[in-house]
Amino acid sequence: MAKTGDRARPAAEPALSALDFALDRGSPVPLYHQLAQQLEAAIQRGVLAPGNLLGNEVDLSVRLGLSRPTVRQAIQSLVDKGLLVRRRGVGTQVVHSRVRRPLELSSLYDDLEAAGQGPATLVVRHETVPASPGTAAALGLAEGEEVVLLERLRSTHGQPVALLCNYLPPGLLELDDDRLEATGLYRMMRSAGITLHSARQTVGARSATAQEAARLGEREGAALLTMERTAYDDTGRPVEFGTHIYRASRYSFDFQLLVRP
Amino acid sequence: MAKTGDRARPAAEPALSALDFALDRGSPVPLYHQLAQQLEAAIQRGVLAPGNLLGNEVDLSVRLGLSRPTVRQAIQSLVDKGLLVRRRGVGTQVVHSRVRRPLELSSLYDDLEAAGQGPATLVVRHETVPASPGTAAALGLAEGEEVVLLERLRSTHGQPVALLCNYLPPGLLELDDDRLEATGLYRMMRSAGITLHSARQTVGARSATAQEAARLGEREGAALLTMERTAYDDTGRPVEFGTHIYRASRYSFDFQLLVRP
DNA sequence: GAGTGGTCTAGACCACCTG
DNA sequence: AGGTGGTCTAGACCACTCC
Repeated sequence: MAKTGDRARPAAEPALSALDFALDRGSPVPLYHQLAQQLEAAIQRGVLAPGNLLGNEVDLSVRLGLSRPTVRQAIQSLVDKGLLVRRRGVGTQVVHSRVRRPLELSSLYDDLEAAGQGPATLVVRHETVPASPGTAAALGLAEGEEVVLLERLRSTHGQPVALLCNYLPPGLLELDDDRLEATGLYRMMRSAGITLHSARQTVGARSATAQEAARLGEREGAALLTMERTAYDDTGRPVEFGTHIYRASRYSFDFQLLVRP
Repeated sequence: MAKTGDRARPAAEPALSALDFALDRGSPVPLYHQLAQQLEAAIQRGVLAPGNLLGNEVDLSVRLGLSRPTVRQAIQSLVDKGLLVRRRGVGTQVVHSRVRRPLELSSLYDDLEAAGQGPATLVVRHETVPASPGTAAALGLAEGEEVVLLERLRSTHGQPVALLCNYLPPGLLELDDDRLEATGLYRMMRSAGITLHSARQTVGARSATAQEAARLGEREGAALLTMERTAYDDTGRPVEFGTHIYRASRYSFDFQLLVRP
């Protein structure tokens, strides 16, 4: 009951009944996911405005013909995404968001492509070398063991942006230079059945050496953004170690953090 | 045998029965959280070694006298932390070694987390100024509206590390310089009842101006790491806009990413 | 006191992986 | 075929917030 009360309150009323959620029980897509998607769409479209209360979970589950845990699971996934906030004793409301994508294990290639910058990649080196101490430690190999070294120069609009140096465990992946230049390394890994799970990154800065400056089209001593990353697949096996440098004048890392209680 | 094979290994036996989980139903701490904590402790202590299967959820719930959803909730929280991996039809296993230390991604707090190393803060400026266009946009205010400007120099071991420049909405917070120097801005916000929810960050690099170099003890033109951040509370209201610069020779951002399916 | 989310139970069926 | 996690149900009681 109590949902017909049409009083104008400071925190706007649901108006959620206007939304018709279409749940398909025959679909392979889980019900909670269908609901989450449609809620998210409603938020993005502005049907659910920031600050709006969502209406209580019990009513919602009854109206949708779902159990409360299922509805909760849908809501929780949006809370995890930072779109909703729950307050005990109050309700669930849409966050005032300037939200952008939460930092993903970003491949530079994907970032640039998403920005519509038509990335171009040039494979500079691609050979097998003995692992340096640092590389061996990162990849969990013995020092001097062979690793695949991959060095690429990435540009947009004809201007170099980054120099990417990657080390991969031997035999991990079939690397074809042409495909590497047409797509990104992570994309190739994914299509080779390697599912990335996590990565440890260190982002810093330093001045360009003469050689780096020449390759990137900067002046010697120019500020460079550096990133070192070790990526792991879902078994915890290291699959990539990379040291990347970016022209600070043309690139920066942009991401959103969510604070988890 | 060498583990150069592509397969995830057949995986060791649980040995989980050796663990005695002590669950206190009288505690205000939720059961799933108690279980998660004890599982995590077992993993950190190495009782549950990387690659170990956890034993199936049904058995586990029976042995613990919990329902399966409760056990699942505990496991899920560790999966979210990246400590465990689930595979349908296979089981739940501990992620392999290296990935473990989450090094909490909350870059948000690392000003404070570093507190273990006795950081010192000096409030350089603390006054009310009209908002610049960029500041006004970030904080959702009108240009020229008054904001609190806070400039701090942070050092460790007697060496400057960062120059922190923050802008806060007027009247948000009572700022006492002594407390600001004794603790961090975020800690003061929290104790004032402001719960941080998310932040948007941009990390880049640039060369130090003469003035910046002098303040930070670097040479002019030295590489600096820059961060620009807008932080929001749980209603989506901007509560802080900051532009920070760090000595790249003494500071870098270090974090772990998890890939969410 | 009324309403909200937070937690928990005891089942059930299904999809997937491995042998 | 047997075991695993993935999903879902229909209830229950509690803790918290607000009026």
